[in-house]
Amino acid sequence: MKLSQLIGQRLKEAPRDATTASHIFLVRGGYCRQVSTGLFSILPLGERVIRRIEGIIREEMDRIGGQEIKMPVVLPADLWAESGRLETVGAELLRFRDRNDKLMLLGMTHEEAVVQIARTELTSYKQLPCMMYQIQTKYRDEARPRAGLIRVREFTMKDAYSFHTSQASLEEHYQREYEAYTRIFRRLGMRRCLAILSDSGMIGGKVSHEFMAIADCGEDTIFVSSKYQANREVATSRLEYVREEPLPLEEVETPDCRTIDELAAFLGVPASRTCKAVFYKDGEGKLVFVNIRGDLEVNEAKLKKALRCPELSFADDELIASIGAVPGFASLLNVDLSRCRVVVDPSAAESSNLVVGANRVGWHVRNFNYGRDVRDASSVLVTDIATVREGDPCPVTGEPLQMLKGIEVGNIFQLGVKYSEPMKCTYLDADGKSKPIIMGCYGIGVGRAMAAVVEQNHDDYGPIWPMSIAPFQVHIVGLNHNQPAVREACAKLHDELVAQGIDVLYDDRGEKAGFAFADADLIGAPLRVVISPKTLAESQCEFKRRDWGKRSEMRPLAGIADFLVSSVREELATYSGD
RNA sequence: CGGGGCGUAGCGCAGUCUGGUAGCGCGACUGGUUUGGGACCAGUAGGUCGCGAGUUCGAAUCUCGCUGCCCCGACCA
Repeated sequence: MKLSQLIGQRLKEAPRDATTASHIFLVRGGYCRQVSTGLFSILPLGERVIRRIEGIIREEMDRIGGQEIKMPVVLPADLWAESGRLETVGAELLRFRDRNDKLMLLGMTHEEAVVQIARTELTSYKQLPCMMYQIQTKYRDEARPRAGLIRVREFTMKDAYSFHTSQASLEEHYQREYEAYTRIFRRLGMRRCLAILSDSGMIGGKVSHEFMAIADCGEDTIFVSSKYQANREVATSRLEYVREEPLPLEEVETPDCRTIDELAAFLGVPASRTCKAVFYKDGEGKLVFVNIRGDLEVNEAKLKKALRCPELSFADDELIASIGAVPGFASLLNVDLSRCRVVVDPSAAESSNLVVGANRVGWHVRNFNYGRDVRDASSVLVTDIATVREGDPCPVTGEPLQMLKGIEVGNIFQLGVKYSEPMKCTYLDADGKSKPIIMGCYGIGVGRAMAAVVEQNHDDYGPIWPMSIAPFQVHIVGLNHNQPAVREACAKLHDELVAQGIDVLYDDRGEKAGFAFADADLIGAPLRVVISPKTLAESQCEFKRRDWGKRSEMRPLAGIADFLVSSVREELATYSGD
């Protein structure tokens, strides 16, 4: 490919709106262009990378027995009504009507569609287990797309679905997917990609893992130690609670102490010796009274899960007062617990002699002990709803947890019968009985993976592509390209490499060195060769790797093609699936 | 959906407060001089100033409405 013919200009300046490295470089390098909020066109350079990524994904999916299919992007709404998701999924699902006024939608994931295939094609236990996958466009009407290709509304996704006769079979396949994903992200050149425990959210199911590419611009917060990694939504820690002999309750006047900080400062005790009361309103408008140790924060994802309540909002003062609690001075003492849902974090339930509110303006109470002081504990749910903090002890090893940011590039779920049961996706078992198929599902965001690779592999000048997914493997720059000797040497090298199956980009424009090099950096091919009258005078060329920075070395022109071919092949081999 | 910011040439911006002929840099095109980390000279093309009303002799600039885009939050497979 000649650079003079490549569609997609390099830009000297970053787009005003770009804030992350992948967004800046993918736009500046001419990989993609924004069309509208969360909608991008992919230009030839970007498409080359994406095809390579898809190729690796295909290899790994095929290797674990996947069969590639293609389902429609546009789906009839009544199919989604069968699973119940037509109602439960909100505005993220784009709905519209066709010419016959039939309600349609743009697929954001394809469990329903694949179940429709499965229930007609998979009828016997003899056909199971099996797995099918597709690499296809998804549309999600995101509330807030951001960071270039990291979060978009329309994107390419690999989604795979497996079908089983037993939980054991599902778990066995799940493990194979897990291993395939680990191979895929390694082969894509991700430096650090962790599989972490996650909340299964909208898709449903019990066990799920997210694959997180570690990057500062990541939207997810995760906690890791040597033997533990979890999303903040589900992460736990092994905090120490102060346990001592319960002392008698003692009212203490605390004027103007409405926050934990004010209270702790006024009484001269650490925030960890206080208890915080937080009030929410659940989906039915009922008050939710949460107690947690004063120095900790409520994790709303955990709370929603504990209450099995997808919608929580902060309660207003009137609702709080309705049980006899006083905002700013609230506690479990002297309130009507029968009229609200109560959740107590173990940090509050198991600590001794905490300072709590007196439910009386300007007063608190010392020496609260949950086990002793809450008489009607039957309606109280004691469960972990605390947000883990960096440095908190790991629940497995006890060492301090490290906090990292991650980009979710893939996820895997054990669905069970969440879809097959309501959609009547059954098979005939050996015993002649009809049973629901047990399912798993497995996704990878292709464009997001490309962006994540750039986040992890770039310098100040542009992407540093791993050989496995580079848009071009070798970049030839001809300086003083108007001189026939340079032109001929470049063309000869280009042709030799192409004949050997190497992807070569040939900068034939005759631009000045600085200009050509800046473009080469933005394109990011792993290997670069510069040929100029100077190097030709000594029968040499300049060779450099993209990850060498400014360093380069001179090499004899004779044999450079063989050297490049073997370099490319050796490096590709390190990204092989074996 | 809440808070903030921005829409002027392909890209990045000034001009708006204080109304008076549409500007700069980069990029593109032509010619010439150059050629190892984003060269130089001369010339050329390119803009309904986001859209619509209003005020005014006159609106990129003032007023009202709409709309698009970005950031933070909510939400999120």
